[in-house]
Amino acid sequence: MHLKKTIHDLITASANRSKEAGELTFETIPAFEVEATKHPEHGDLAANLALVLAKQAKMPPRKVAEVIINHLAAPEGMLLKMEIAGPGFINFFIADSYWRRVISEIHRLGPAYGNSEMGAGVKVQVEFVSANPTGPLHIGHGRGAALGDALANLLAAAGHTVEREYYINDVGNQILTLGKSLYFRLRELSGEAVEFPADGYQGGYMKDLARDYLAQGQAAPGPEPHADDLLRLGRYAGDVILDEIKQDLNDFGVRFDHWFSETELYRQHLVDQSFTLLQEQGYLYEQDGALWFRATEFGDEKDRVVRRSNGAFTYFASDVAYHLHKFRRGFDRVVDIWGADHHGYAPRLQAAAQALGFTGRLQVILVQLVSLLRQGEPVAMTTRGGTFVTLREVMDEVGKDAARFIFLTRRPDAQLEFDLEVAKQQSSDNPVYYVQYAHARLASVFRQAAAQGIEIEELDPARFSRLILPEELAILKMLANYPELVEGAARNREPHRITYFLTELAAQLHSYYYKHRFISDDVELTQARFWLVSSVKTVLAHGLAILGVEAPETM
RNA sequence: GCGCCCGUAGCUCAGUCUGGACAGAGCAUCGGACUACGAAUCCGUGUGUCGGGGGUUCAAAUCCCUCCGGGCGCGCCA
Repeated sequence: MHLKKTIHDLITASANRSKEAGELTFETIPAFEVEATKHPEHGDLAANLALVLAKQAKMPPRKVAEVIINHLAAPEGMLLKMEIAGPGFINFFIADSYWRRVISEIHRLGPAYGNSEMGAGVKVQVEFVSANPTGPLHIGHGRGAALGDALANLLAAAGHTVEREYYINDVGNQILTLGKSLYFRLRELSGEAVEFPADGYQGGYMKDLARDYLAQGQAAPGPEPHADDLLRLGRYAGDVILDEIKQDLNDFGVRFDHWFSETELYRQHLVDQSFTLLQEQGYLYEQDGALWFRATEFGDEKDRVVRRSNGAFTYFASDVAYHLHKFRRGFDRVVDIWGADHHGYAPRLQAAAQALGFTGRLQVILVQLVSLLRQGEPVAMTTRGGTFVTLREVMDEVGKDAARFIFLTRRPDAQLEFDLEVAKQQSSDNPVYYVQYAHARLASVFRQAAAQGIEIEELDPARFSRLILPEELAILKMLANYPELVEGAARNREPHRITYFLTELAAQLHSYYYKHRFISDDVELTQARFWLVSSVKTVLAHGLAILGVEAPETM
């Protein structure tokens, strides 16, 4: 029912007819907008063509609008009226009966209403969380997880083929540091007064890990550990922590299609291959014993080292290879979701993607870290410092659905204040319950109807004309607009638009519910209202599914 | 110092990309509504130098410049 596009086409046709009739002069029709209006007195949709065409036509905007209206031929029964308003807007008032058709469409499509073919044939990868396995996921990772998962759902709803991926950074110093941290905790447990290294991971979880390690009957290394021992301990710790991360994400409702290990890049010699590709095009050079990538060729501030003078590859080298691999796997678009503290890293990766020939196909979304408060006091969150609130704790305290919903009520690039105490206290008037309650309430209505022996009869569009209340029309319009909203949210990679829509739809529903009874002696009206609110229930469930939040039948 | 993000109602935030007609919501405040399909709800109530200043435009919260606040980043670390 792409109403905006339909109106847009009608106006274009009208303008051309006006030109042929000699009532309007212009070379080509300029780009113009058909927008939903903010105020009911302006109708449902407004077009600004007359305003942008006035100069070319050498006529006042309102005069242009008049000509266009005179030549506009809308399908029978679609428009109630057109008006010229303000500086020269053309306002369109859509007929009520036209809005009512959305019920039939939702009934026909069921849970698929809201899906589209916009991204048909486009394969997208969303990579998110990708936290290093050196400690439990914290609340900031939770935000990235909620965003990435919802975005993946959203893109899928818009017709894309989507894969979710988690990149495991398991090569390099941090594994050694992790091993060292575990080692020192083990020594402590055996009663030695050792000084824990400043660069170690100080979180309490390392102590638990050490205890579990011993409980499994494994022996702690001696006072003079070999590097091999530390590496072995590091890998052990990394594996255990990664398992916990997987469990946390699973409980948070996030499922990844692939867990991609950095080690795999080296196993497949992808780093060498990406170097060769860059070398062939002259994008690599040696200086001071190190190998550099000409990132400045592609707009980055400075060139970047990919192989250090000691022979070790940089993290960046891995990422170049990783993204080469991503695109080789056939993804048309790759979306990376990172914490905003990595934003300085984006230009060099974009540069690499361009150098490898994948210009315009990588998108980096930066999600601002959550500034966490507890009773108004900021809580420091560093993995090494060890004071942080884990995603697990947040899930336990405020619930999975509430946490996800809160994360998804903000734009990714806006900083988010999350006060645990407030979030807990507000649990009864948290917006997520407002939306879920609307869904559960409708389920309850149908249970009530069934209890009264009232059946939901076959859809009969003739009865829709009974839906005449302002509340009913407001709801119909929202429902009709939903597919377009999903497409817009997907195109802009903004799941939070769904969150806001759902809150508004729930508000409309609650208000409608409170003012008017759905079940009455009037059979036709009752049935018409059933179909309407059943449509609302379908759309609420669809939107909540995108957010990864439950749509409960009871609460 | 340079770069990126943010600055909208008492608080938390939509709206900015794709400029439009008097700038929105939730919370908080205050006052109402359950013998009726679920009161986790509804109805009413006040709220603004859209950080400041310039510019572009018929039209600027939105685009451009500049300044001021806050956050983050500027390694042959990850």
